[in-house]
Amino acid sequence: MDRRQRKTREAIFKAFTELLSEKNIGQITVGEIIERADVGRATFYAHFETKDYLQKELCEELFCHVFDSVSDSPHCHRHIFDCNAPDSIYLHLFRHLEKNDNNILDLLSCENNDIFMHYFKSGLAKLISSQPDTYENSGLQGLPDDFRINHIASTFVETVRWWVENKMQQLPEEITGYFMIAINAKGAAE
Amino acid sequence: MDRRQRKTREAIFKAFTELLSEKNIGQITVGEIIERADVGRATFYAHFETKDYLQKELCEELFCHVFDSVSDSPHCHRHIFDCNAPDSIYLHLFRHLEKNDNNILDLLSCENNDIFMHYFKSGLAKLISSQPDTYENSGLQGLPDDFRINHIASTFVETVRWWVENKMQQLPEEITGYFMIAINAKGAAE
DNA sequence: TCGTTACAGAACATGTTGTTCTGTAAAAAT
DNA sequence: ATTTTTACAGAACAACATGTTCTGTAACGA
Repeated sequence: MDRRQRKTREAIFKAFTELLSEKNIGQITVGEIIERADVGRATFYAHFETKDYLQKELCEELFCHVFDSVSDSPHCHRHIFDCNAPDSIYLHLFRHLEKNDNNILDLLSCENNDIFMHYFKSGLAKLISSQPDTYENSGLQGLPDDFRINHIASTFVETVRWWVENKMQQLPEEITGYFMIAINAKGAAE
Repeated sequence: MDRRQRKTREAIFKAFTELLSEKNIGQITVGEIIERADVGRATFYAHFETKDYLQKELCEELFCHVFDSVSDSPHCHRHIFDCNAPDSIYLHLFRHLEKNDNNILDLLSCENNDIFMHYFKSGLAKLISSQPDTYENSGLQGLPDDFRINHIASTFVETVRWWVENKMQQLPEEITGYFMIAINAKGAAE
């Protein structure tokens, strides 16, 4: 990819991310984005069809990176509900978030973060459902599979939201513990 | 309140609700609303400062009604986790939703329903936290109170979302059962 | 060096927002 | 029954946002 293209693209992403941490997405105008990115108007539209597509591509870039880093790790084959494993994928994800890789927290903590949470959640759901042995050890028998996957993903997202809103005062290990109790993972609470 | 005012207000609410069930809120313009409500432009702005305020007032009108109907019922003093009580407040809520009171489902099932879900969730959280004996019987010991309340409210909202997306094929009793298992209510799964 | 590509900047048509006017009819007060 | 008040429709309006189209320029790749 052309260096000029790359720089423009990154400048737009950066400006957009900054603005997102400051205000609601509906209040952000293309004019503001290009002003902060120091980019021409026509240039913006050469890269992104609309503001929504910009957001979409930003989400994909961000979350794909996070989830790939989990899937590619060797421990992804461990038992998903083994909360005692120090490298469970959930702990891994919480640690990623704590380090604020890619400034992802700026997006999740801003007021209008629902769409980002949606992307986060659907990526999570895919990850969870691809995991073997996902169900047996949870205390969630009797629920339809998709209900259970949705519930686990939602609970993770809500846990992240709570964590971020409370200024992340818990360690990744602690918050993983909360999550495990919430989804009623066997061996989590006793 | 003046009859004219009431009629105008209701016409706007109705038009807005219809449009919300058809498209994303960001794509709905004031022009469309007043056209469908058959109301003058200045009249709209005499009633609602902006589109966001319209949405806010719609939410309050809708959810306050639902939650009030729960709080005012005599069974609201029963034990919240007694899932054997056929009139648990959760079952009561699911039944309300099934009847589609106030066309609330049109809002919860449309694509951009996040803000409505937010209102729904915060109303729920208030209801849950006002409930005595909310915690003792759940399998969620070891969690901070606000985490637990948030988790229960989120799980309810996500259960509703799942139910609606799956065309509400389950009976209110069944979906209440799912919810009780998900929040690990004692006596729900065994 | 030369053709290609990405860019800035401006100008533009289009559509949306929120305000302000005029005249009219319904409601409330006398 | 009358006056006064209030809510309304309709139109016109300025301010702003969107997305497109032009020109000229500089960076890139062959």
